[in-house]
Amino acid sequence: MIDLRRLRTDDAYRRGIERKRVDANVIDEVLALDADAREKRQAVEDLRSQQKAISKEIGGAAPDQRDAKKAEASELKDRLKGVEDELTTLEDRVRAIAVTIPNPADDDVPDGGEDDGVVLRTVGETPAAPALDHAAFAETLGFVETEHAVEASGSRFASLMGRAVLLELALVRWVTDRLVAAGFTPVVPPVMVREATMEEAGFFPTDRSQVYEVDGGELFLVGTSEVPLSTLHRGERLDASTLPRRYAGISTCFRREAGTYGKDTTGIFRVHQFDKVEMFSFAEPTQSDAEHEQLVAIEEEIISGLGLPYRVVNIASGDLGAAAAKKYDLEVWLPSEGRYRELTSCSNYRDYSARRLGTRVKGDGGTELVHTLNGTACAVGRTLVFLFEHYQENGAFIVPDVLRDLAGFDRVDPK
RNA sequence: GGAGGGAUGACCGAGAGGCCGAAGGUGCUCGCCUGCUAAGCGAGUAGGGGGCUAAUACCUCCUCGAGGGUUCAAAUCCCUCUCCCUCCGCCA
Repeated sequence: MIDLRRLRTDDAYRRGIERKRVDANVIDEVLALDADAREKRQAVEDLRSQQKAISKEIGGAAPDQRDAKKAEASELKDRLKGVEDELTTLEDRVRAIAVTIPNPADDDVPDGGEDDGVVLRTVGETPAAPALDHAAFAETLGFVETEHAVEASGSRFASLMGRAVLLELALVRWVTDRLVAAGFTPVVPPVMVREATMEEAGFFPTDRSQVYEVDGGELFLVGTSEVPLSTLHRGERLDASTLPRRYAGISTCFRREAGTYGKDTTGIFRVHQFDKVEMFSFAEPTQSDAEHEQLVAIEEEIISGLGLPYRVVNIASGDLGAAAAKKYDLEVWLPSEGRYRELTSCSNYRDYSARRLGTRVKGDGGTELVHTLNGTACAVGRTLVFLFEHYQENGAFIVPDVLRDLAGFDRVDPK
């Protein structure tokens, strides 16, 4: 949720929102409604104040004066009721619009949409396409089963099989160990959450269409463990000296992938269900930029450690999503397609989700909302896709050095 | 699934229609005292929104798990929900 007060007083804040392609009329409308609501609130509070004052007098009043006072209080109450209803209506309208307004983009976020991200750096050599693409290669090694998974569950479902499962476990373990060393607390959180939690985490109402409902709409399957992790300090005031607080969520993720029909239909590049290790950080506002860089650095170490060539992209304002003020994508070279594809990303939400979560920092200058940040440490399925293309050798899969001890084998030959 | 009990400030815990944003204690902060430490003594100590401000101050509203209701007046009475505990059943 945005900061309405700042929206009306801070031009830069407003510009950051407009750069997310929000209609200026929507902003004007919400500001106008908010002005009305504040005025109405003043009227309500004045009346309520009077009404309370008289009510208090009744307790200590002489018996013969009570009825007169009661009548007076009753009359004020009736007047109050009408104005209160008007206020509630206004507040509901303000809120309905406000929750749809995205977090403003930072100044150093480039303008534009999907194709306008700015490449900040490119690391590693880009090899030619391998003999087999990831999907075909995985099949020859018995790593992925799609036929029966699709029959059982539908398109975009697959089973990971055999040694690929051991690779997944090795990957998760390797990444988690690195995060623990960097001060992250590992967490296996709930993957089903309530609607209110989705709202507080900033996913509803904007991304509702991407989320699965279960239990008759009572619960929702998370698309990322960021959702439950964000609630870890819901309603709390954190001492500034304890920040940043870093958590590594390990969970299965569920995404409907609405609107992606026909895209990435081979293999497990884009599926409805995958496992992921996610970084989540609560940071002091003045430190959140540094924390953002820190999270990207960790992502780069992981990708470099796996020997994958990548580039870092500063995502353009129109492609940021509602909650992010700034986002880096790490795109890895996918040889079979001859282009870079997104493997991980890393966002600074600033106070956008903290406002609804009620998570604050208590420091020398009083309390203020924390900043929250998140980043992908390892999206397992998609990481395997890249490994399958970069680690082919004469039909065999060569296990990356860093995973060998954890996997328990160095190579996998075709069946 | 059935039957009960409960949720109060950083924490423990009283309060059972008005004098309650809330006793008392612990903790914390400041001061006094004090070879040092401990103890003792005194004072202070909830959060959030809105208004006004350069910012304080100040005014005001809201908050006793959440949301509604009754009443002139609700921590206190009623309803719904969430969570915790005990007992029974069931499953592992």
